[in-house]
Amino acid sequence: MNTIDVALICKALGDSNRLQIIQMLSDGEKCGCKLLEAFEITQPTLSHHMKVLCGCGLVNVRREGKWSRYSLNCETFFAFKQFIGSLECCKNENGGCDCQ
Amino acid sequence: MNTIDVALICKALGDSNRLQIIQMLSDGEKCGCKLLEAFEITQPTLSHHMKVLCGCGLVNVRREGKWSRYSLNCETFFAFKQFIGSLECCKNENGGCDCQ
DNA sequence: ATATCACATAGATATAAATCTATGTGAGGT
DNA sequence: ACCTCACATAGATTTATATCTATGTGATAT
Repeated sequence: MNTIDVALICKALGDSNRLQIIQMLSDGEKCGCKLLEAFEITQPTLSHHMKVLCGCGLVNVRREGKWSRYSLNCETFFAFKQFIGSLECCKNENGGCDCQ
Repeated sequence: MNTIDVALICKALGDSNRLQIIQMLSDGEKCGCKLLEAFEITQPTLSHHMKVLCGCGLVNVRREGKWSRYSLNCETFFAFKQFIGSLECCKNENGGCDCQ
């Protein structure tokens, strides 16, 4: 997973509605109508958000009859968590900057 | 750290320039001029990005003479990693969705 | 004091994003 | 056949974002 992919995922998660959707999907697969109940948005708006979440690879859809069943894409999600987790902090006080 | 805070951080990381900046700061404190060298953007644009990164609490500034020394805010960064890391996947097959 | 360097701010612009209403589609039920 | 439900798509609108040029500010060096 490269920087562009991660930025795309972060952009997708940079909307609190979508972040909440991810939290809900973290609990297990959900259909669109169930997700919709949790928000104060219209159905087309939810549809748009799901498209964004699927577009960055974070969410899978499984069509079943009338319903769209959404779930986290474990592979992408794990790779994303790995990337974020690998970023370190507090390496050293003046590390890397040699100006002045 | 609540959902709004995390969404704000994700939005900040949702730009590949800013994500790269975070990667560079992960290596240690850097001044603005050093960061600028690494990108094909103008100085005011970098200044804008740094403002966004500081605004969400992910980056600290330390003014020293002419220079602005930027570094990761370890506390915020750690809390963010915790939040992302705590999101689970693959909980169960049909967990939580009871429609049909 | 003047020039230069590092950076911020102001203002403009073009692009992207979030949201809505209206409408289309396809599956199930009556 | 017809209606309803779950969802997608189209198009419009408003707001936000990324970027630039121009200019201001404050520190340091000459």
